[in-house]
Amino acid sequence: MAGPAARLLRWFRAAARPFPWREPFPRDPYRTLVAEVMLQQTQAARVAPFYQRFLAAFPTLEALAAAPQEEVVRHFSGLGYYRRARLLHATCRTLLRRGGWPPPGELQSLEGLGSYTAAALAAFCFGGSEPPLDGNLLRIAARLLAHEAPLRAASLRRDAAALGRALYLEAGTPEVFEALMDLGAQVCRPVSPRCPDCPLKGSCRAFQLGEPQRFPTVPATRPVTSLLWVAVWIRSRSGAVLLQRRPPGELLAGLWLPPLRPVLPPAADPCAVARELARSLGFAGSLQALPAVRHSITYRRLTVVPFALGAEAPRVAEKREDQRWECPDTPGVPTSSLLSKLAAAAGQGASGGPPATTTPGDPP
DNA sequence: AACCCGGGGGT
DNA sequence: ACCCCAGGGTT
Repeated sequence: MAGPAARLLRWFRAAARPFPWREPFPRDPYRTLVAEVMLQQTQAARVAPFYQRFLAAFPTLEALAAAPQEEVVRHFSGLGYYRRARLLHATCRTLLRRGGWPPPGELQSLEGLGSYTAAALAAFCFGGSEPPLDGNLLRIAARLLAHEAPLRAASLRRDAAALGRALYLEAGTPEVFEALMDLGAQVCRPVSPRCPDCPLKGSCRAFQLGEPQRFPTVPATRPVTSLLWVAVWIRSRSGAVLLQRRPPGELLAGLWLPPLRPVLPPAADPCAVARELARSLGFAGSLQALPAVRHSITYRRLTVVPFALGAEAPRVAEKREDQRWECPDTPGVPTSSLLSKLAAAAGQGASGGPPATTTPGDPP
C-alpha cells in the first residue's frame, strides 16, 4: 500500500484530533450511535462536551431507552436540531424491542439514521465498507476530481462514494473515513484550504488547476429574514423563572422558554405587545425593557426583547400543563441556549449598567 | 429536488 | 457578514 490512502493515513496518525468517541475498531454501536447523531450538522469540537455529559447520564442503550424522552432532549439543550434527540430515543426503544441491532444493511430503517449515519455505524462498528458521505468527503471529492457541482448534487455523491470505496479498498480500515473527515476539517477546508500541507495534493485536480476554492460550487444562499419577538421575564422570589413549552409546529417546538410572542408588524410597539402578553398570562404591573438578545435559527435572525415584570407581580401563575417555574441556570426541562441569553440580559439589567427604560429599536 | 430545522465557530 | 458544519425528514 503506497498510494494516496497510505499518505492519508500517515498524515492522519500524526495530526488526528483527539475526540472521546475515537475508540479502537470495532466500536461500541451504542456510543457510536450517540456520537454520530450528535455530529449531524454540528462541528465535532462542539459535540465533545455534550457527548461526555450525555454518556454519563445514559451510559447504555438500556438506560437511554428507559428514560423519558424529555430527559433525553434535555441533555441536548443547546446543541440544536432537537428532533435528533427524539429520534435517537425512538431508535433505542426500537432496538430494545427488537432485541438487538439489525443487519448492517438495514440500519437506515432506524429512526434518525440516514445514509450517512447508517454507513458510519456500519463501518465503525460492524465491518461495513460503504463510505459515510459527509460534507468533508463530498468537498474533498469535488476538489480531487475538479467536479464542478453543488455539494448535494447526485453526480458528486456518486463520485465521492467511488472515491471513498477506492480509498477504503487500499487502506483496509475504516480509519480512512475518519482521516478524510479530519482532512476536510483541518486541511481541505471550505475556505482557505491548506493545500501545501495536504497529503493528497499530488492527486488533486483542483490543486493542479490552482483554484481549489472553486470546488464545490456554492448554491444560492437563502435570504436571511429578521424577526422581532418579545419575551416576558417573570422571576419568582426563589429565583425561578416562568417557562412555557413551545407549541408543536413552531420554532423551538417542545422546548421550555419564557413566554414569547412575535411583534407583528415589526414596526409595532414591542412594549405594548409585551404588556398584552403579560396581561394574557394574568400578570399586571410595570414592565422594564432589558437589553435585546440575538438568536439565529437557520436562515432566521431573531431579535428578542425581554421585559422584566416589576416587583408587584402576583406570586403564582395559573397552573397549566405547558407552564412551570424553573431556575434558568439549571433547568430541569429541555431548553435552548436562547434561555441563557435571556438570563444574561436579565442579569445585566438587574445588576449591571443602567436599565433600559426606552423601547429598543427594530431589528436590523 | 427543495425546504426546514439550532447554534456557533472560523474567516 | 458570511459560510458551513462528521444530515435527516418531509413535501
